Amino acid sequence: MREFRRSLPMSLLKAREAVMKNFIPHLREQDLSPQQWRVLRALFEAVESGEGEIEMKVLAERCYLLLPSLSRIVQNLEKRKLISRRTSQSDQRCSMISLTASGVDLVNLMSPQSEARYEHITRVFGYGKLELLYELLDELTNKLAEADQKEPQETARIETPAAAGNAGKAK
Amino acid sequence: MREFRRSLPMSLLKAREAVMKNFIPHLREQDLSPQQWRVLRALFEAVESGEGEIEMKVLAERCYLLLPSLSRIVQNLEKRKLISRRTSQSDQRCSMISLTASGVDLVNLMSPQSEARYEHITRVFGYGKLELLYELLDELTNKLAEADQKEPQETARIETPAAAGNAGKAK
DNA sequence: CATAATAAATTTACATGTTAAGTTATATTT
DNA sequence: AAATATAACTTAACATGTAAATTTATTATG
Repeated sequence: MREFRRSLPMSLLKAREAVMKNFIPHLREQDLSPQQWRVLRALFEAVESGEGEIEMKVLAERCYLLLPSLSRIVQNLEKRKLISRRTSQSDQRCSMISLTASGVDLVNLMSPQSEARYEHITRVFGYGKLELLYELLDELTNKLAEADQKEPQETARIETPAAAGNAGKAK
Repeated sequence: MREFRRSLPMSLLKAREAVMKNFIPHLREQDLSPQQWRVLRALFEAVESGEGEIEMKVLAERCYLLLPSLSRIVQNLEKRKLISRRTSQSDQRCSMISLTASGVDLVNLMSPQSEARYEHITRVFGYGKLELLYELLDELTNKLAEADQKEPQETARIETPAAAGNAGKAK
């Protein structure tokens, strides 16, 4: 079997943690989790672009969070007056979320450190490599999404009788 | 500010989920979480190498899990008789963990699908790119670990009084 | 040897990840 | 229009991530 160290999910996880490691303490000083920060940043962009309010479903997509997680996060941030919500008039199922003035201030307070972290990473790793890494990650994500959509049972199908051949290992 | 989409942690997270997506259902069929699977695989390698037992701390490092998480996972897997533990004689603080026969059987049952998933990824993404990605991830992780060790306050240092500015809010 | 400092795990408390089930509102179908 | 199916969330239940506090055992110090 392939070596345990050669685990792509683990390599991605380690890289991710290395990247976030020295920024997280700054978030904690403001009692923010990385996920809460993602929500605030997404809402901040909505302010800047003039979009203003965002519904839960869209916010979840932009922050790459599942709705149940976002639901709890929004409740928490609303209690802290960092965001506000109202029910959409056109569709009363929808909550429209937006950043409060306090929320805007907090994002503005944290942004310099966020940018500094990126500058640090760019300096240490190299601009070209960072761009290359982004490209590879996007391509991997997109190609797998495509392939898994076409062949959702890919890994299972290989073990199927019809696929025969079977690399002589399964049995 | 940098665009929200250009978030390295989110790109890494998306890639990771894309990679694991079609393997997780196979794990769920056996009531295994990805983390439980990591633990079983690490213990399986210990069986194969003749190492046999592993203490919690080492197991945590190899699985890239924190001890509190591992502690709960081990309790769960022990109840299911997939692993066993005993107290080390040389140091009674240490638990020595090992895979049971059932555990070995389960790893052998799941391994073909795990391998198939890797073959799929290699086919879809390309062998060369996959190797390149591994290299970049390792280099990023290592360089950041080095740099953060030398300059643990890097991102903060920039906002230090000496650096003035301070956005006038901290106090 | 007694005490203090460490080390290995566990426990606690709270936030998040994740699937399934439940609510309420809108859209479809008959 | 009434019944049914969807859609947008929310809640529930359980596993994990994480920092801080605890427990128990070993090591270092006085």
